[in-house]
Amino acid sequence: MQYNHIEIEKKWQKEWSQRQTFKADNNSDKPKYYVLDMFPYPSGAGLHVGHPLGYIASDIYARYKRHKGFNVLHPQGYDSFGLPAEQYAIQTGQHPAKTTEVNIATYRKQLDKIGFSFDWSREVRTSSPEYYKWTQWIFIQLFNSWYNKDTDKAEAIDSLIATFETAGNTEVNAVADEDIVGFSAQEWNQFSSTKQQEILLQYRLTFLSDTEVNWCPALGTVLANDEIVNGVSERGGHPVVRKKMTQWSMRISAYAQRLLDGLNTIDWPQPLKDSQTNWIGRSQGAMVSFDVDGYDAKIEVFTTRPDTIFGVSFMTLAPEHELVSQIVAEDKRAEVEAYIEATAKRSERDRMADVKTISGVFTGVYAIHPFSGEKVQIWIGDYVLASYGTGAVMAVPCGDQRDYDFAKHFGIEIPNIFENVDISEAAHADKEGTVIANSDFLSGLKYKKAVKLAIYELEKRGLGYGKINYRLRDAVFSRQRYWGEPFPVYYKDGMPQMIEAKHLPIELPEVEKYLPTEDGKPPLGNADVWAWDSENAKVVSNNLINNETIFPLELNTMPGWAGSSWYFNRYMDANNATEFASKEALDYWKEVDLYIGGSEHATGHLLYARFWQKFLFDRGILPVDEFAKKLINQGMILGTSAFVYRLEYEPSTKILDLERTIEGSIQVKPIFISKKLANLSVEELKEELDSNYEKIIRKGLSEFLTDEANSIDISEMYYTFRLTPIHADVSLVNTADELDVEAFKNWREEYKNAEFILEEGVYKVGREVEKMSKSKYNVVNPDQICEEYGADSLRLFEMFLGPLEQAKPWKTSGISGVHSFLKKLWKLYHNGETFEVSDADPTKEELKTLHKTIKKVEEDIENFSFNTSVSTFMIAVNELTSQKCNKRAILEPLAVLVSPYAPHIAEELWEKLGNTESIATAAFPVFEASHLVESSKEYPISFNGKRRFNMELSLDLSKEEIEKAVMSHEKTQAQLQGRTPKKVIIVPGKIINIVG
RNA sequence: GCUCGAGUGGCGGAAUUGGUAGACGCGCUGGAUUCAAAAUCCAGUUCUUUCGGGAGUGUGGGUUCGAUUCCCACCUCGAGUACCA
Repeated sequence: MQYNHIEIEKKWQKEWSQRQTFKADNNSDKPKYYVLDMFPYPSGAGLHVGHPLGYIASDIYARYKRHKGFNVLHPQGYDSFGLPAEQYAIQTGQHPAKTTEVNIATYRKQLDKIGFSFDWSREVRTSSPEYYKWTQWIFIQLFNSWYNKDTDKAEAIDSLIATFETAGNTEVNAVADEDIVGFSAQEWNQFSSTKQQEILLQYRLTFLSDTEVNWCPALGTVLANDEIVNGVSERGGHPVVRKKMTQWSMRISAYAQRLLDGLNTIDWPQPLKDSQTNWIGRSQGAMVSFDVDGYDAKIEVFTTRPDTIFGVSFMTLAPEHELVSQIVAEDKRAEVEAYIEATAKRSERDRMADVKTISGVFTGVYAIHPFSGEKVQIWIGDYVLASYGTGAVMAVPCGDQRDYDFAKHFGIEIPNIFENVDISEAAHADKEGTVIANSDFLSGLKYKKAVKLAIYELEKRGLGYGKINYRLRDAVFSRQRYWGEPFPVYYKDGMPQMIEAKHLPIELPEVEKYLPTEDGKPPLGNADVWAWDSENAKVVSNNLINNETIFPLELNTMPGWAGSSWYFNRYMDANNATEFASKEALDYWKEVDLYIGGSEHATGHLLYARFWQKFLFDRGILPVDEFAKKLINQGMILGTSAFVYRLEYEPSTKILDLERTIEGSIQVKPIFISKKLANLSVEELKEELDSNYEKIIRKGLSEFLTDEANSIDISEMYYTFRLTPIHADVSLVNTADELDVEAFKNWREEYKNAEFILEEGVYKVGREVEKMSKSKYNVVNPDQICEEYGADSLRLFEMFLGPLEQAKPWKTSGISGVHSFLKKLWKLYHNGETFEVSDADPTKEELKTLHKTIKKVEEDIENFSFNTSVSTFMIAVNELTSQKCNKRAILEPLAVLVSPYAPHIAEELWEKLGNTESIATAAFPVFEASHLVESSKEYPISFNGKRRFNMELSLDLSKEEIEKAVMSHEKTQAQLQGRTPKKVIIVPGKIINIVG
């Protein structure tokens, strides 16, 4: 009986689905284990072989854990709100919900073919109202919360209101807006309701504010910092400009420190932790306030080096700083205004790209040094960023390279405050081992002590205070898009009002057009039925808006990261219609034990999700404050692109003359040159083609060439050709890199008449490893692989490719290895055409093979070293084949070992072995060390650390006996050539090394 | 620039605490089987060699009886980040 992967896989995929084999139970005596994949965005292109890599790994682990007796939760779903569906809608008018549904169906079909053990009964879609109802609900919780620094957690806004009513806000220690004005309880109680709401908005964890945002005109929307790469949009690469807009924001900055601290409690990859640490950007220092000479103003700066305060020789303000328009000497005003105007024109991107050019302008005004009382110049310079710290710096040119460069450029004094340090060439930024000098009370101190003392003095004299600053900015939460979660918000007297949770979800309205409105409102501005009737608690027509009972609804939608910031909790109780998830389910599953996904989410999804988790934990909704204990980033599978080499040449004057005579342009056929010839240098190619170059060039000329044309000398063309590599679709190329020439001609209209210069009768393509992408025609579809080799082969091969976390190229030719392994495995259980296993006792050797395999595979899975266990299986099957083993006692446990990797074939063999329950329920074989005990060892005999030969010796021998046996060996004597060894190292059971 | 990570045959990669470098697979070479092909099986495949052996894990040094593994310097590639005061 042949191994028929198509039948077997179809059969078991159906069985698993019908029997609900992988449905997880929220009640179980078994210990729980939660394995999660980052859910996909269902794009129209479908899956390529790179996508399932992480899913295969997590599936192996999930199946392994089931064998190990765990109650495993292994769900899957779709992150189905997003820009591509919306852009498709703009182009075609097709409703994004429709497109999304079609794409999801395609994804599901593709995923099912690979045989994953997902519990589909828990599927979530971020774009379904049943799901985003709870995303909206979380938004309301955030709105109704504030961050209490005293308790260091988020609390209900009611507790803040209560405090305001009894004590005002002066004693409140909150993370809130910076420009909060103090008030007493009495004042609070006399404020109008609108005024109170305005104040509360400054404290809420999600709040409206006029913020400078990254506006992308091409996409018509605001982008978060992590959606911008190198100053242009991540999607599409469109330019991004700064713009002020009223937007919802999330006060993630409240959690900066806890997001940092939490990293120490979770097992995530170090590079990912590093990039989150970087992104949060904690820096410890001090706030210092400088008086401005002759003005009633203070300049506040943040510095990490208060120890260098006596090195301050000037100050620099960002051009956007609020004081720049006020503190300008009259004779400098024109110059300053010109400078500000010039910098405003430059986009953020230009400023970032052009770090070298130093520019700035002196305001003509001076600040007073807080300690020395000396006057220091106040400059404006665009190397100071408005968005970090206070948008102003105290410049210490001797200790900071940027200040140094600025001072040098403008001829500002550079006082040296370091002992025995030369600053004639560059600033001295080193902290450790440097002693401060010329600094009054700080002189003679080292960095750490000087910082402490400086802060102490600042605080004592009321000039400043110690402070920790974070780079992490509050996250803008509004998007001017259609295909996202609507906010559960309406506006009354210009103030946002939350819709009561019991009326959720607020579903996306229908719109005519998915574009922004003509007056620049977001797409929801096109909706006719988008007003909130607060009396009847429903969405009604805009015509009814009276601003008394019926109000306009929010027009923005939520960003992509909203739905993905909590979905892992929803899986725990995915079909709960009355709650976010039941308390029992949340307490049972708690957190994700293993999370697998790409590293590109390091500072987006993974940071926001941790933020929401901590918030929901604070508010008592979740039992833990980190959502994923362990995380693994799978590496990317790269494509192997195929290249054809097109010969292009400039028409010679002769040809041009000819064109004139026949009154038309001469059609030139595309000519492609096979790889070997294309790799030659131009000179070599000339030589190679010498005898028949004319024939080749002539081949490229169109058929309608006249006899006259055929007779012309085209030798000049010979010198002007060049080769252009062009991507060819990898499906047109076989595993031997040979191009299917006819298929290639039909691939593109323009290649219909192409000519090919072959090598050894075939056209060979060039290969190069690149990211898998449609535009590079190097995408390999998993469906085809499943069809041809089977899902089990695909799963094994993806694992066999290399370490999970590493990027590695895909080469379809390699799959034959794992496929023939499966055929060999199948054969072990068969005698010719019939299934046959023996109940006889296994031999020592057979048991040794089995237990060695159990040990290695178990270790490998625990270490996520899936590639090496595939080789272990191959070794085991090769050994059992040569042992001619068909013993049930060996083959039954072997099927279980293989089943996480190749579940279909394992399940089939398991059934043939007479089992009625799914192999998924079988216990993992137990390793017994006794089967691996050896009596002798093939010792490597090394001379000066280099192995020269091997020698079989009993493990019972003493060191002396071993040495005697080795020294008397003839090869030892040959190696030594009469010399006496200086030393003989014997590590019993390991190695023997002779030195001399 | 800064911070990580990685360099091993023609290719993907293995060597888990320093102990036989190149497991396993692809590819390639030769052979068997076949009318032929596919499939399958067998043998070989780091380089070099005077067939004794010798060299060899990016380069140079170091520690060690012994280094792909640890330390120092450098080179190359990849990823992230970028005027963060």
